Amino acid sequence: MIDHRLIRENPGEVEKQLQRRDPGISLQPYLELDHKRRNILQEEERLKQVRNKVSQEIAEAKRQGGDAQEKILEMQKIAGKIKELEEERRGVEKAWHKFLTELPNIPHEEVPVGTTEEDNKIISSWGEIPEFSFEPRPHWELGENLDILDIPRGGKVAGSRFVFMKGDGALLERALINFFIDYHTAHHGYQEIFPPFLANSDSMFGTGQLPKFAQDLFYCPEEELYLIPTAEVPLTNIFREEVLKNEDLPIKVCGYSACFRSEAGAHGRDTRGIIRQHQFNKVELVNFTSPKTSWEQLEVLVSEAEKILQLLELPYRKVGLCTGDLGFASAFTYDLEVWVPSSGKYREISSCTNFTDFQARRAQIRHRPAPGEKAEYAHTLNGSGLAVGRTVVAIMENFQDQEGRIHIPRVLQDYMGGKKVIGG
RNA sequence: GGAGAGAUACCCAAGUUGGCUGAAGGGGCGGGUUUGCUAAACCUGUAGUAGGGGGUUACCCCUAGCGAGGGUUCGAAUCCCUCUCUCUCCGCCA
Repeated sequence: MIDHRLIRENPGEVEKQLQRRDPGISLQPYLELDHKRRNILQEEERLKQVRNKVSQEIAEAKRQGGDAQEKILEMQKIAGKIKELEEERRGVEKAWHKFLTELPNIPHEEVPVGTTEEDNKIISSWGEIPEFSFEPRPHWELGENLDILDIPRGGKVAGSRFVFMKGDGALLERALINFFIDYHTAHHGYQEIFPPFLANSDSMFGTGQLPKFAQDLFYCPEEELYLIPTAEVPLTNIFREEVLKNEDLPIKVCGYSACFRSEAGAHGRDTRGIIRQHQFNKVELVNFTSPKTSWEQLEVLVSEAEKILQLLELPYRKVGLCTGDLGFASAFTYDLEVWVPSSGKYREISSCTNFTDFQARRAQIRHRPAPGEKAEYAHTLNGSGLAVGRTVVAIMENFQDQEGRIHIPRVLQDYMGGKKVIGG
């Protein structure tokens, strides 16, 4: 959420920045609502001041055994007027708040203007794209032949975009989760968290999924709980409505979760294989920093995710998202894209974002810069470290051999009971 | 799921015949006095916040706020309704 005072003081500049995302954004309706809201508020508060004063006078008169009937009658009128103003203000405020909560974050000045992923800026590449001396197979074929992926039965039991992983496939999935968490806790200073996989609407609002993106979430109406689309939601909301101790910053937490996404609007995209599922596994990294250090911390964060890809020996590239591809809450996002032979291109496997104070303001996550000073909003960042299902895809396809076997990266072999090859 | 108890400031905790209580009293923390230092004693300060207005940008004023949201009333921590959470007992259960 953008600071509403920033908008009031600098509407032209804020609008200009937001129009880099979408030229159609106009703050005019918002400014009108804000103006209206303040007018009503001022009159309402003036009347409340009168009410408070006269109520005291009534109390005093009664205490002395006097009659206050006249004043009470007068106050009945004032009370009615206050009620009317309150009602009117509530209506205006609702629209005002809705507008404010549906405005995206202001993109960082270095985010390139663009409309699609074609406009993203390629920053660096790592590793060699594999040259196969044979016709490489897509992961769904490899998985079926090796009996480690069962997509048809996923469809039977749950529906399309669900999968069973079997045998060494299931083991690989589990090995990756353990490797990711072990590495981030041992080498990058993260505290491991195992979060709830369902979250309430306050939490979903805090990280920015609600109110605007409800259609992307799975929801349990009876309990009023949402299935989390990423561990970012519970991990960030750990400190919702709290003031963090400055000496504890940066706070770095990482956690595994299953992620649930309805993929509304993705019909027909990535229908083969397991690139795009309703349920997938991910290890998420979340940082809480002071506003002064969040941009340095983003560089650290993305390097932590890159390190995992390097250890797995997977070829990838780092891109800076353009304004059109930038998430709603993001001020700046690096995507890490891994080479996927069956797609013939790099595919997103990690997204590392600085949300500045956008989520912190929604979730009321603050820190006190120094003792006695006013608490201010912290900055939140997160990054995938990494998406597990897509890592499985990348390993299967990049490390396949002519016989359709999968060679396990060295760092994972201990996690696979010493296994070096699947299908060997 | 059934029955009961509770939620007041950083913590503990009074306050429910509605009205100088925006909140007694402790503890903690900040400042001070006595003191060679520490301890102790004594004095003193201590809502944070959100919203709005003013401003000489030092600050000042107002409104809200006693778990949350509604309601009754001239006036609500106090009365009524709904919800959330915590604790105890029973039931069920990985």
